[in-house]
Amino acid sequence: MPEGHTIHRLAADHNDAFADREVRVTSPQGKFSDSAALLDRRVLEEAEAHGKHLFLGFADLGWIHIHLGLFGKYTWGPAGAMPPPTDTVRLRLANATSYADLRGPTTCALITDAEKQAIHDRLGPDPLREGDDPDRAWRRLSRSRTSIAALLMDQKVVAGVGNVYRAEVLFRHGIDPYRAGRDLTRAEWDAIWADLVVLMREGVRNNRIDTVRPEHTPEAMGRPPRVDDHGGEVYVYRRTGLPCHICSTEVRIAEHAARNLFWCPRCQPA
DNA sequence: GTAGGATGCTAAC
DNA sequence: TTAGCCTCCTACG
Repeated sequence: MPEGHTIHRLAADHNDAFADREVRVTSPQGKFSDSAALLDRRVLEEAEAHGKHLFLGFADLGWIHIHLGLFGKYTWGPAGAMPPPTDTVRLRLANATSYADLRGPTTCALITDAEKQAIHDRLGPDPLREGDDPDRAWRRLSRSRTSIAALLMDQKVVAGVGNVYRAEVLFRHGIDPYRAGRDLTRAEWDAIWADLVVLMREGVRNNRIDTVRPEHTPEAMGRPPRVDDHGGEVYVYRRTGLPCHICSTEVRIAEHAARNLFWCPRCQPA
């Protein structure tokens, strides 16, 4: 689930359901109990996202810093449908109308303003944050011998891009994932950034990742509709061995910097 | 029933 | 570069 669009959507959903009100804060699992006790029945002022980091602000008390990692997941619902707390729920927020359960996060910790600022400082620009500057990313990647595939996943370079957006945006721009960052042109980078802004905003809106252009949809191409179980329609992500939507070449997979990398060798030539 | 994998990241070597 | 962490779901017996 969790790339940047998921986290920004979670921030918006938290603002809708919980902001500016007192909230019950518990940790059925126990690992966040001390902080939960401190925050319980206080006002959750605002939720904010930067890349894959979620921050829940409690006035003078600080922020809950949440990172879902690979497995973290939220389940939501109306207060009336709140299930009994189970021992995998790290954090439960609840008020008269809604509840939100958090399971399996890499991070769920109460931090100070200064600690929050330090996290912002080490993250790169986020295509989903209004006013974030793609130049900062360009300055890093245009001097790097590292592959563009690895750079896009480096949260210090760009915040919020994960394995799906990485694979898909490189496909959409016909860029070989193994090209060094410094071999990209400024125009290529500007196009990638602009595309990430569009794709990820749509991801927030729909709460899933769709990257296939209208002219390549199954309907337009006369193919049977097929949605990957990650939830959206994509060109290459997890389509190993299947024909490329555009050129029918088999989509390839390789392990790259400990992550699965997917690409079409014909549409993204070296 | 169990193994393995997954949209992530970090500390330690 | 590798192991380790967190949980859930699927594939395979």
